[in-house]
Amino acid sequence: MKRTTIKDLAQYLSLSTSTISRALLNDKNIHSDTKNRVLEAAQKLGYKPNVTALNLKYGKTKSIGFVVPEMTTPFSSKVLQGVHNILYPLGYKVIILQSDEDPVRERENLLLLESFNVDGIIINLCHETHNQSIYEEIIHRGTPLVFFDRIPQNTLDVSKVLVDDHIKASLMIEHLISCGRTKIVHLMGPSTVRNAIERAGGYQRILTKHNLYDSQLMIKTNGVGFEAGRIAAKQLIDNNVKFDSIFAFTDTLAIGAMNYLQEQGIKVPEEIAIASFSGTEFSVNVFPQLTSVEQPLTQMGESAATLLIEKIKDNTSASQTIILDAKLVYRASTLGKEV
Amino acid sequence: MKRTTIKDLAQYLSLSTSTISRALLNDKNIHSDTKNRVLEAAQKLGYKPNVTALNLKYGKTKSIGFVVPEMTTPFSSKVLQGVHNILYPLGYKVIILQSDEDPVRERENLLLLESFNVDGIIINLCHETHNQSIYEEIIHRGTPLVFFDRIPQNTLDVSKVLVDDHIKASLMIEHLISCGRTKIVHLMGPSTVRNAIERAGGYQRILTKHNLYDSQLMIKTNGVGFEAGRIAAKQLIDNNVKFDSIFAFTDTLAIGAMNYLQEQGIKVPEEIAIASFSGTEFSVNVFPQLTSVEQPLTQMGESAATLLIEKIKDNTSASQTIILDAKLVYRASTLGKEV
DNA sequence: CAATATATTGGGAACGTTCCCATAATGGTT
DNA sequence: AACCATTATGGGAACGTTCCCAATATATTG
Repeated sequence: MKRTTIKDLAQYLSLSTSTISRALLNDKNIHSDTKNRVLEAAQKLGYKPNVTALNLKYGKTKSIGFVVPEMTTPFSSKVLQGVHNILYPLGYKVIILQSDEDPVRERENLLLLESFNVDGIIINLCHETHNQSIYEEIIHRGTPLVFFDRIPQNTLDVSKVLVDDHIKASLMIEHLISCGRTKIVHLMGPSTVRNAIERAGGYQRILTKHNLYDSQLMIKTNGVGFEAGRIAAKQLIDNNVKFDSIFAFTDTLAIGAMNYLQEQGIKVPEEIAIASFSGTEFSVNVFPQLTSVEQPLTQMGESAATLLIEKIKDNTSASQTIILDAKLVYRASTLGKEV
Repeated sequence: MKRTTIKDLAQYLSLSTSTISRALLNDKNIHSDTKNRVLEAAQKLGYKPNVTALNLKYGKTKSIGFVVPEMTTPFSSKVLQGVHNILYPLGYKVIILQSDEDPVRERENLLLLESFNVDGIIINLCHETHNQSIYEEIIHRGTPLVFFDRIPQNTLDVSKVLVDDHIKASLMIEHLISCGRTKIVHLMGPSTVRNAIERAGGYQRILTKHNLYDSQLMIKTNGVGFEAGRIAAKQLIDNNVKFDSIFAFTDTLAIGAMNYLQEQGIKVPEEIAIASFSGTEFSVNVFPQLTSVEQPLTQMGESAATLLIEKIKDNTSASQTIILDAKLVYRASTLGKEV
């Protein structure tokens, strides 16, 4: 049961550990016969290097943390996929922690990762300002931090990857207007994160431009999941608010609202059109399919991982911001049957 | 930037590393004054134990692997939540790998985890027989393996946690029949996994009992995701098969099929009733809400983690099988509006 | 043939910790 | 006063590697 070590090989072959090490590392200062003998014995005894020992030696853990508000919708999963694409080939382990949209848990998660000695952290924050000081401390203590999607205030010098929320939200509102909608509700994301503000800003700007803005239609939801969308829709109906379309911060919000409306016998999109930000397979796996801003989530993860690797290699390297392009895709939830 | 070590503390306080270690570990053989001085200095210099060194010392990595067919639906996420609940408080890290329903990738993932030196592995397999020999090898080399949901053949002596698939599938078919359905389609899971066989067995048994079984209605899908469900539904329609209800292996299959049917203008449940296995929030976040076998997924993760910890503590401990109870919940997709 | 270059190997420190063993100092007992 | 038990501390090996620095053996050069 005990693992074979270099020492075992050394004893088995009557060689020193140095020589074994050289053979295994393809060092040039070794006789090819010896090398072959060693490799053969390693094979035979099932030698596998002890990564823990190497980690100690090199002062790295070859692991990184991935902190997200939630892991139960495909959003984070798709980003994670991208992170894996980059990091697994490099031998990194990824440790995932969920904050449940709670800054206190986020803080605990970060500290836990620090205690795990991770080489770096990729994070989608859940509250822009609350943990600002922790981010700074962690970076100061030497663990690089890379943000994606929801990014912190500009005062923090970190690498980050995001999409142009303001523009894409604006374009989506233009689309709804071009579909003849005039009473557009916005189910807003948490006002403590920057891209919620950005998207709401785009919404407000375009509606104001068209002289259609009505502050009553800007809804602060209580979360970003299905349930929050459902509740928001219910309140709109219960309060007898007149509206003909919804633009939601996330696909989950949109779907929650859409399901509630349909349960009330309201036709989508005939009576209410629905659009949102997405990038997950949710947008095409609901009825009707959802018009959405398709964010390149996997690519987002790949970019974040690449930026993190740069920082891990050289902690003093300049921070970068990558802005990815997102595509608007028009589907049945705004266009109706003709699609 | 360099981390404070015990040696630094020793030098700072003119004490030996042994004494520092004792102070930090609350050893009884130490003067309380000394202990306080050490703790104070540790605080001041920001000492944090180096887990890598400890791992090397104790021959453990305090990390476990979590291998699942996919991570983009909430199924695995919910199980993972349970795993986290048990393992994080114990200081374990969880490393997640996705097999994409591909036994070859599953194999690679397992070997990768072994090279990471994980203390144990929790796995939901994607092909019952293909990797059998690898499971055996890994266990033989000393890494405990715990299975959940999809479990391997009985010849393998491992701990596992599952639900009673046959019974619950049977009950669900009884429900559909009691709703007046007689032409019940089964969207079957991959025939290479045992619980797909079990659920199909329950389906077949009850229908045969009621003299309603029609082999034409047993559909082998090409996967378990939304898309596979959609394709299966399309084929049924295209082939002009007559049916009045669907019982699906997973909620994703059911939802994919349901969406396609609705896009074709078919009413659910009036024309086609739909039911499936679930346990995720999908069942209540679609329109109409889905009648389903609600598997206790978080609990499944907790049980699997608990079993794994037992094996990690004592690799010779007896393997256990935990069968969890799943509840049938009847919703609009079979009952209709009256709910 | 001596001198030097080259090839191959071994010894042992280092990474940060724990823990066994020795040592020193103190206090109490006869 | 001599002894032993107790308390507090230090020294150093060990976990599995790598890699620097010898040490040896062989080959090459003038």
